[in-house]
Amino acid sequence: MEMQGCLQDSTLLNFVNDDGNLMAFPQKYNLGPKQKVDDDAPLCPNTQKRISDSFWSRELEDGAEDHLGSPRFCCGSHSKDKRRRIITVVQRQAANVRERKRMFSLNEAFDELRRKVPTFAYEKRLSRIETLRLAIVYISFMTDLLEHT
DNA sequence: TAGGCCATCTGGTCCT
DNA sequence: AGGACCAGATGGCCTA
Repeated sequence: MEMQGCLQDSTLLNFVNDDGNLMAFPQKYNLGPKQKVDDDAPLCPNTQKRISDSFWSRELEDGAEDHLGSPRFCCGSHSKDKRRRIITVVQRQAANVRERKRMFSLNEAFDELRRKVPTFAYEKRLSRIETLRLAIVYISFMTDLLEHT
């Protein structure tokens, strides 16, 4: 793969500096604004939940609060034998919040991994896939180093 | 402007 | 039943 080869050719060769120490990962690659939970998103005045242009949110904005506590089918036709899971607007919003938290913790883990993987200070922030691939190469490199010393 | 990356929403599936 | 996890869809932002 091209990315793999690129990493091996350039970045991997510079994992270790002249002193034999790992290069420090630049601090500028901390979480950017987009990686944090968007606290600027509008809140529903009644539930204080974030709203966006989604099916459920549109219902909220249209004043359909009577659905908040009442179970319903998620979408479209439910005439099929396989019943969809019944979910309320409140449950859907709670699931969205949990998912945001889950993705936030996932990104925290990626950020921690970015700090562990050495790279050039002037390189732009590693993407998630780049971080994973570089970590794989880095681990292989360190493993070889241990086995041959 | 196209493509890459990411945040978020959403529904399905699995697990407790 | 409900939460965790996952993958697809969508839209915004940024860069070449």
